[in-house]
Amino acid sequence: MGGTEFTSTARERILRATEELLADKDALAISTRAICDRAKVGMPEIYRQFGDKQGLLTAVADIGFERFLTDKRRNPLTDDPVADLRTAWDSHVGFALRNPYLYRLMFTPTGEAKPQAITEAQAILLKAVERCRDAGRLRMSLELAGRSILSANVGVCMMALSFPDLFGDSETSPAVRDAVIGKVTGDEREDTRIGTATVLAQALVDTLTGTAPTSAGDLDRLTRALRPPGADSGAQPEA
Amino acid sequence: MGGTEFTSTARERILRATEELLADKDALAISTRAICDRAKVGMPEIYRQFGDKQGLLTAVADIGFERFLTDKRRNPLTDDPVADLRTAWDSHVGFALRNPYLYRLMFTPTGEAKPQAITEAQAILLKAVERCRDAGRLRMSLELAGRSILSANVGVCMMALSFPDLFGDSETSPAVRDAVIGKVTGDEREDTRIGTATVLAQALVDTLTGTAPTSAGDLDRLTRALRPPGADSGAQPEA
DNA sequence: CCTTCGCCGTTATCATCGATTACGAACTGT
DNA sequence: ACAGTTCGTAATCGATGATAACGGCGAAGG
Repeated sequence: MGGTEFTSTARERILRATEELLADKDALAISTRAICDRAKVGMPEIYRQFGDKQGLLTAVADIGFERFLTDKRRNPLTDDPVADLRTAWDSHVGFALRNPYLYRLMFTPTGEAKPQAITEAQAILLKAVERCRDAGRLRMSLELAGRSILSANVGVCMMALSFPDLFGDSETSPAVRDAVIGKVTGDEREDTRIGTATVLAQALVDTLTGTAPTSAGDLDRLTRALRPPGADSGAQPEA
Repeated sequence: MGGTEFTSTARERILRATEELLADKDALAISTRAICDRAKVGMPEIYRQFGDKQGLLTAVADIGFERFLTDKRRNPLTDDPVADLRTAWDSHVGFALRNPYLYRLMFTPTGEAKPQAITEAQAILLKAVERCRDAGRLRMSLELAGRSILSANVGVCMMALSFPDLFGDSETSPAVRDAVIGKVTGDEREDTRIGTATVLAQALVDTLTGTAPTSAGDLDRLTRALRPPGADSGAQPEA
């Protein structure tokens, strides 16, 4: 009798029935009678438990957020917080594609019914962003970073769900992901090149002024590291 | 029936009535009877003209896309295609905030009713992207760039509309905008810094090897230009 | 053991909505 | 003037969200 007995309470059955029906059709296309039929309850039970249909749907949306968050928590944390941010993005997209109608119910609430759990989702995301900040890889405030990432992430998912033939490809999501996360955390490759250039410049200045001479081998190595990644083949913008 | 005479035909009145009602409440919260009442037509007229309610809503969504595109066309084209891309983004956000319910009807279609005008919107966007490519400011394919920008743009708008208290701020949109457009077209500021560093390094190398000596003043100026933008004072918007 | 109260399920019912049919009036082309 | 089309009106149907009324069943209390 510890936590959950063999609970098949009416409330749970209604929620589960709604979730199952939500796997096939949109929330607004589900009738309360179909829910009651599948849940083996009478119609007034819905209104005794949730007030009205909106209450039921928001409850289902909140449960969806719980699944969403447990999915995200399953991702192991590595020592690269930026990479963790990317996997969190991909996990988000995967959830949306796997549960299209539930996702739309969660992120496009109708009327005044707004699920509370979205703040929790944002809190989880902010934790990941905070780890980036602690690693010195953040270029803006925590809140702005979190809002930017989540907005773009939802946008990619909504377009893929609403217009699968136009936006259902597998390129857009990584492109937007790398764009936003790169902007938020700073593009490592660019930073590396700039840092290398700065180091080289300082070394050369020091050598010139006679403060701290640098070997020709080190200078050559730094100069080589400064070249753009794809410099050997295709055309490149001149400096 | 080819041209539009002055007389307000029944179809026109229905469309206008729906648009007006759409200014106050969501599309699904509008009853066909309310539409007919306002349009001064009988109920069968809707079904004679549009087949069913979905057809009417799709027609309204298409009209919304027309307004959306004329809004965008109003933006004058400058000689900076990347800046035009940014103003197009802001125009998009402005339209969404001014017509929240119409915007949701346009970009989150219910069921199988998908407005086809979104391809026109994407075509307009692709034109702007194409101008960036012609200016040598594109880092990916046209289609991917267009999908990335539109997805992120819609995401920012949807979150601002669905959760105004959490995402209704005025910082997120420019942040995501600059992130995505910067990634698509190449961040000019970063390129400038890298270019400056490269020029500086080359100048120093030339000075060292005695090929082409550089004055100490030029070296100092280049070194100063290499520092990160937000190093001394707070971040400032680029001119 | 019986009573009473509260919880839960069942049935019936209401109001509204999307959608359709039937019918009549007005307009048009010949 | 007449026939055919178009369009407006009223009535209606099936489904849906939401409630009310009633009845049984178990738990608290005497």
